[in-house]
Amino acid sequence: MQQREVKKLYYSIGEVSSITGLKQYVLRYWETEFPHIKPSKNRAGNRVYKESDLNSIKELKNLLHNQKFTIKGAKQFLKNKQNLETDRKHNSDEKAMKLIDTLDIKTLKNIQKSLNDLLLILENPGK
Amino acid sequence: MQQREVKKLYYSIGEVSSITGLKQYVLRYWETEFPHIKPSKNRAGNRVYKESDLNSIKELKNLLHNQKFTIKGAKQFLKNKQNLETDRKHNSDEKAMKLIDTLDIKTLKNIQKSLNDLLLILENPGK
DNA sequence: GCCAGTTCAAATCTGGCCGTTCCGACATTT
DNA sequence: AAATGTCGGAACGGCCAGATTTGAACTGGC
Repeated sequence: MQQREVKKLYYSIGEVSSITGLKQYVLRYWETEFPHIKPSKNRAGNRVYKESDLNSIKELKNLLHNQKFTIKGAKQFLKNKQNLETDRKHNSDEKAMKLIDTLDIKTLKNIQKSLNDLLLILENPGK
Repeated sequence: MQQREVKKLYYSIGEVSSITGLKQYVLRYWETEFPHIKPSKNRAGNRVYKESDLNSIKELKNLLHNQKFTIKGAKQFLKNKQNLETDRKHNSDEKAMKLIDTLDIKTLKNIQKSLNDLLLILENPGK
């Protein structure tokens, strides 16, 4: 029964819209603001979203609608996140590596957890 | 020479304004949005800011102008921060204590450091 | 190969956030 | 009494982040 749900490989903008609850024009608008969200297009020019696109969109929705960053704030946040990731790949200084490893794996997990806790609270206002 | 600078005990709104670079009307406006910023008033009704008020304002300025939260986002963030702090005071579960201690001391220091690094970059665009 | 539904790009419109200005009044300092 | 700093409240404004509109092109099921 669970297995009947097959992970789709590709989604149309309408599907992404109903999955995420975001209007189609919002998806198109975010695309103009966040270059990293670039679904490919089929022959007809229609957007074709991969799973990874979907995840980027969900992350962005969280930043903008739950965390309530401005669009600029979300851009900063994502850029910083990306810097941390590429730093971790390329930085050969051991001490820094250790620090950033701590930050990335343990710290980010903790942050994520506490944010998720917060979101649970926020999403159930009357509880 | 350093010692000539005496930490003041109280500040007027004009002093807070020139220290923080925020206009007086912004300080008054934030006061209406963030109930935790409540300077006391002297007999004339003028605002009297303590060091702690100043720090709250600086933190808020960072959230709104550097991190680029919306005002709602900053409210959430501060509420969550406060919850974590009161949780830490009252929660007797050791495991949770340990987790939150890690989060608070080490993690927050790391976050703070990485944010400060980011701010340095952001505040020196051409470098 | 028809047609109802979906999607497209681009232009225009709108609501609300976040200040910003304006105002007359009062206190304190010179 | 003139100058400076502050007060609160209301009105104003720019801009951001969607939201709507338009008209054409395309799709997928029958």
